[in-house]
Amino acid sequence: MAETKTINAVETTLEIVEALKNRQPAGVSTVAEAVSVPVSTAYMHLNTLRQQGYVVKEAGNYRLSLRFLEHGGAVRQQLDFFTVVKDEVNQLTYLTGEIAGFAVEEQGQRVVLYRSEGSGAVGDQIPIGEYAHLHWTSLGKAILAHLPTERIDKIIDRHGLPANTPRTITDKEELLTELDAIRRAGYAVDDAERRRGIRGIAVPVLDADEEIIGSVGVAGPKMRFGERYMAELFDTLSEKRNVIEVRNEFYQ
Amino acid sequence: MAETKTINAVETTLEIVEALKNRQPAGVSTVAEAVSVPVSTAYMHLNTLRQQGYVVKEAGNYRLSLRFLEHGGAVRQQLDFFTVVKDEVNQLTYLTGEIAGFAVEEQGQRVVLYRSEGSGAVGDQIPIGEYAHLHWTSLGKAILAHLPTERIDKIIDRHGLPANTPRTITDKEELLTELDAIRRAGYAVDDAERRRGIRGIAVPVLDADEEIIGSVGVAGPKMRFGERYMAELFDTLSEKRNVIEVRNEFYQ
DNA sequence: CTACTATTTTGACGAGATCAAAAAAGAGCA
DNA sequence: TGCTCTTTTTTGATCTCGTCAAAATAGTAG
Repeated sequence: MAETKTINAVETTLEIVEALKNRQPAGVSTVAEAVSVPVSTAYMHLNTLRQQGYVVKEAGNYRLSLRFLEHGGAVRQQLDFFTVVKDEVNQLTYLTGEIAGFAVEEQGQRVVLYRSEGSGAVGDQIPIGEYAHLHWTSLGKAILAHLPTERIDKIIDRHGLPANTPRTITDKEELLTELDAIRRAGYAVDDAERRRGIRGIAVPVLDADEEIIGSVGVAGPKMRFGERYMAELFDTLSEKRNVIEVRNEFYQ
Repeated sequence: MAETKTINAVETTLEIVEALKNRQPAGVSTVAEAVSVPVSTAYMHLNTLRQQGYVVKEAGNYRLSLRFLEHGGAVRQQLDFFTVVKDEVNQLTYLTGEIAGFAVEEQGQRVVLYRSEGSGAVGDQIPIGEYAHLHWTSLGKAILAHLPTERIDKIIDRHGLPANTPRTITDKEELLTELDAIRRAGYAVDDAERRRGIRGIAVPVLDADEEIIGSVGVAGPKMRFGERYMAELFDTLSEKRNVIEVRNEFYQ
């Protein structure tokens, strides 16, 4: 890496946060080992994080506090299109009974900004805020297809095209062709490219300058998501996309 | 304060995060001024945070990334009762058409863990993860009432009893009486104590050891939330509470 | 009560965080 | 297109304070 200078203590703290996220709750020594620092150092960091309210100590063990949820919730709320998105995704869930969601691109990945599950919903339990590769989800591909070419290249360079299932597209040329098809069709499909048995369909959401701001989509079991149903979902999604775009411009 | 030793650089970084949350997006100098450090220091911190993906630079200005949402979402998902809570709160929204939510106590405050808005919902736009005083929301009071006495004292000592509206309870004795009433009635009411014109009702959710794990509640416009309707909501809430408690024990 | 493990405190060393100041990059403006 | 002013980024020197090993304390299991 060797980018510009960074502050070591801050890096350590953030590594501790990351480590804690994966092995919660944990004691000082566990954390120390995970980030390869002396226990005393880990201790001081955990103490600092605790006093600032980012970490909580319960029964001698540390875990991340809900302050992260607070910050995340605040960031999300500050996006001017969030309220509109929430309304329309809820509507979508109501209309389809499936899992509906809205994602944006950040740091070259797709991040789930909002998600809502209908009564008949079948799918995986994706937590809000999850980062994933853009190329193996319908939400991601819908966004990727509408990014400038040079950004697409950069993102592929940075994150690569790893596979998550046998169906994930791992070849760059193949992906670019697919993105082209998505642009022309107006929607992206994830056919078990991320999770076996799960299909998804998503459409891009653009702003007044035709720049991509995110994507709305629906996901569910492959069995139910046949050609006929997918076409129907495309119509519903297109309508919602339209409502979001119009309401967003209005509030701009 | 002068508790145990803490790491200064980490504190500064967290202060920067906090500052950024409130005045996003912001430039280096704005941040530097907000936390009272030289611009060069703020610059290094922002750079470190950016390289670790916690801060994003857009058009020369910095803002918090969605990594916070990611961590918050992960923490939430790791709570073993979360899935159950989400299902039941969704149900609640569906049944009542109002705003429904689930909160837990952390660091002496009430934190909104999940929230869902029905079709006829009227209320304020509370972001997920929001921390608020326990004494001025129905969700908070339902929890507070079921905490051990010494913890109640500690929390009041630490956070005080400030007022948010003319109706907020600011007297300790009065609050303790109210908490007693809540324990006996089995529900807590917020009658415009937090926001003018908004009424809320919440019931506690306990685990197998009768320890409080959170509270479920519904909120809406004072006009609609009359005595009759409140009684009806109490029944619905009680049923949901029961379902959450049973399903939670089952998965334990 | 004893042995073991995990957490917390201590203190000394030297890496590196901080700061002022300089350099570079942007943003208006005529 | 230059010129001024503002903001960001880089630099380098000082000495704070983050780091670490080791000791002290607390916690746990037998």
